[in-house]
Amino acid sequence: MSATLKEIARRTGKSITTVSRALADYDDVSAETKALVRRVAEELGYTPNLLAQRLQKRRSETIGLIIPTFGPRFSDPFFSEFLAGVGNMAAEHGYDLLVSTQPPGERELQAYRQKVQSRQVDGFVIVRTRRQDARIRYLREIGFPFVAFGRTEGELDFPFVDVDGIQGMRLIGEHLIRLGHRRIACLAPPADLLFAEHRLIGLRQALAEHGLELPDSAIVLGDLTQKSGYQAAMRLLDSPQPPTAIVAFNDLMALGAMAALQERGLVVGRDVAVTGFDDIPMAEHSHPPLTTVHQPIYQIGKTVCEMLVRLLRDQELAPRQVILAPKLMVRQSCGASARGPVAQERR
Amino acid sequence: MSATLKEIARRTGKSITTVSRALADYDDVSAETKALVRRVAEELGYTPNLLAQRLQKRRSETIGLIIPTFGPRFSDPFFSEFLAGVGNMAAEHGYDLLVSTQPPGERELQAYRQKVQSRQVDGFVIVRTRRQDARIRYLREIGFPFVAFGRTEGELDFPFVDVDGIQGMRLIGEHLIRLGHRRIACLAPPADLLFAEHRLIGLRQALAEHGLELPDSAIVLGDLTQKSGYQAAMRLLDSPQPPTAIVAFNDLMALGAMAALQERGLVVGRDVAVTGFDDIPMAEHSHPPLTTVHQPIYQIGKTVCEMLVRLLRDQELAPRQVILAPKLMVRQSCGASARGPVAQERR
DNA sequence: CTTGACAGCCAAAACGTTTTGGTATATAGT
DNA sequence: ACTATATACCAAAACGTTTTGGCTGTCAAG
Repeated sequence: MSATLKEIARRTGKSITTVSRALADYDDVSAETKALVRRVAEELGYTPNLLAQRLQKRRSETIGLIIPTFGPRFSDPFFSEFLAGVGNMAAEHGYDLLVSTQPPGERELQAYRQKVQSRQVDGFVIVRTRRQDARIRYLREIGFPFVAFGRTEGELDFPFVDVDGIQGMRLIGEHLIRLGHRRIACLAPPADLLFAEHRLIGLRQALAEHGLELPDSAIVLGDLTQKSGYQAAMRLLDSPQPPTAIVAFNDLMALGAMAALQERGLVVGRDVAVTGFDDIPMAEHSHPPLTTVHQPIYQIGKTVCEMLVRLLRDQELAPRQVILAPKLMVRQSCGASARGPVAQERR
Repeated sequence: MSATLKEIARRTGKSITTVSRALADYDDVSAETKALVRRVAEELGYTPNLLAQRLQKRRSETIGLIIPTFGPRFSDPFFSEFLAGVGNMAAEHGYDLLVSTQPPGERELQAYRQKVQSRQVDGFVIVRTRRQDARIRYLREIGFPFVAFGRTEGELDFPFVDVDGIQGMRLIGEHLIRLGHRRIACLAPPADLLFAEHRLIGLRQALAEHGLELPDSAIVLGDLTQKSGYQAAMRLLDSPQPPTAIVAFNDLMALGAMAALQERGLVVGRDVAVTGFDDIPMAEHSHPPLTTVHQPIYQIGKTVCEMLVRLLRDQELAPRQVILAPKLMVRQSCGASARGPVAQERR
């Protein structure tokens, strides 16, 4: 199909070596030869065969991203935004992005192993870290490059970017307490996700500082989907003493919870406060707009990818670990509208 | 790092050829040799170097997917689900999925060209087709394999999967008319997306059959995001004769429109009906639940990918073109609740 | 015996690059 | 006139596979 170095060599009467070096702008090739080679390459529409190039360089110039999905019907605006960040930055540096999906488990780890051993990727971006993270343990063990979005328990000597979930949840907790809430419940994902743990700690801290507790009955499990938020909120409403505030650990569940409340004829923000976490674009345009904690997901994707690229290029990586300060986005779902500067908030 | 054929050859005392053929189960290798080779390969943890394999086979075993994004902050549950479908099916057949993002335009086409010429991918999945689609024109011209989700104007001789948007919108239109609506407005994306055109035609047909029209003033442009749905709905509400029904061309805009209505103190379904298109998971758990047209996005992703794999393997592709019948999902946002069997619908 | 078929093996070429370690010629320095 | 240096070029090896087109030895058939 497309031209090769050999063909250009034939047409210019030079050797393959010279052609290769001319195109790579080595300075042991004369200016005229370079010009000639480039012209012919241009004419033939030459593009290097990446497979050959990569084989020779023993680098795949590819970054791997294996998205941990739960069900098959996987739909999370969080990921598409993160993916865009990673993808754009990868492209900017000439890296490919190899994406696949696998639910957490043994097969997931197999997928990592397979990609490592077949030299399909040069490094990984790890997302949604778990407390005990087999992926990270494996990659660390064999010394394979990766950058994580999130932390794990234990040795934290690997490069990562994370948002301070403890602090983020403290902001939420304090805000709700200041608004007068005392019966606060939360919608949390399974505790093997470390961010869930952090957010729970943050919420507990905020409550404790005001002499409040979070009983087990006020923690309802969900799987981060809107649907599970909906169902969990329903269960909360059916309890003997329903909460006055529902703290969801992500926006999707918060949106589901709001729908549940509204279906019961309750007014979100007035009857029950609801908060989220992530600040997906939808949060701003829900009804009522969702009070949440902002995570710059697109930016995080870019940063994680950039760090990985530096790692792959043996460049200095400073800082190796980034913890971003969260930002509270007060909107109406928490009821601040009743007394706060709502008009401005809403823009 | 990991073992090569050469190393196995050295250890078994066989030639590289024999080792290669033993592992590939050729029948000009004796059973004992095969066993020996396999044992040693196992011991060394041999995994073929995919780059070398692909170079030799002149196939990348990789499927390309370039997602057309508008803004940088790209967040669409539609795509994450589609992606999961394509990705899972690709993995099942041993193909890699190479993902990148590019806003429509010249650079986007460059990206396609680059991936074709550098032999980075064997075929493409094209998504969100446009009326005049430069991507499709290019790939067809050079005879490069691809399967599209969606159609284009003109020659329809390429393989695709699509949902019948005309029919889908007719269902919506008829449903609304049956509910008594006469002043119907719609929220449409720019008309260069062919599906927008189809849906518009469908809506017009439904209206025309009841002697109604869709004046230009009743068509408001959006960019498929929740935000633009919100803004467009606001504009509609400010018009002299606001519509009684808003037909959004996708769910995200519909959700934005609902938020706008609610912010104005209107009750969705009672004061104004709202409908969407896509049936993303969120549609079922919004408040009120969104009446929309179901597209089996995950399944479509799988199908498109499977068709492409068959194409790449020179297998029979029947049918080459799939048009799926849409399914109306009646929920409450259209106001059916006021008179319909709502309790069952909601499960 | 020869011939032919067959089983089992392998050297070498190929895929398209980059890199290594040269050589040949011209120019400058002494 | 001889060395040293710079300039311009290139053959061959290498990356790790697969495939092609053999070769050798054994055994059965003629």
